[in-house]
Amino acid sequence: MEKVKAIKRLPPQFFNRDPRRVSRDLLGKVLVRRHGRELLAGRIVEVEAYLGTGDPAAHAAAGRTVRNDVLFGPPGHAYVYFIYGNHYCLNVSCLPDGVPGCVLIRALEPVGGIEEMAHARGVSLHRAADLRKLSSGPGRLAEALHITRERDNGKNLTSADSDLWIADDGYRVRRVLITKRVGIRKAAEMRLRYVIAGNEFVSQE
DNA sequence: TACATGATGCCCT
DNA sequence: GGGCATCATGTAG
Repeated sequence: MEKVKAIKRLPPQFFNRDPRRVSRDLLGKVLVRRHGRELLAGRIVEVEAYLGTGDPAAHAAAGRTVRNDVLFGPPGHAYVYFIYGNHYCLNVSCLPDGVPGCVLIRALEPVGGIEEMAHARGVSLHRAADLRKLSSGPGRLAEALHITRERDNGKNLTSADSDLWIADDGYRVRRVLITKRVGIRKAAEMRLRYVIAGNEFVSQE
């Protein structure tokens, strides 16, 4: 984990683009949470793009409200919402201030602070397969990194003093798979889900 | 003020 | 493979 301190935090302009481009480029990057003295980190292996216009499944589709305000704000900010009475999901806003759009982080491959993640998830790591339970799913990774709406919604992930950010450690993705999005009813046919092909930490096949 | 809904995960079978 | 917990939000009345 010493390496993580040296790797580069993604700048605002990285997110100031179409969510589809941002989605593709976020694969292989590292989501990092500073938890006290410890760093919790996971490589992004699965994301979904949600567009500002022409995408009925996006929270921004019904226009700007108190809840989705972050989506309409500047790029690189965390949009965290509570779903099904149980789970938080982390999105990152894209495009310039005033233009909605985001990327949903759906799955991580744990790379640092694994013991703490297991503790946060209430998972015991007796078998190698248990690693998948840490952060393979949007609700799971939020719990593993202590991400909540109260704590993180609206947070600028590109700010130097943020305790939550996304970094580039130079990892190269070999092959990207683009599929239909998961768990939605509206616009279910749109292919806006991006996964690292063959990675075992994606939330489903 | 009431109600339907959902970008999920867990615990059964 | 299916039921269900559980609640913030938006919309209707």
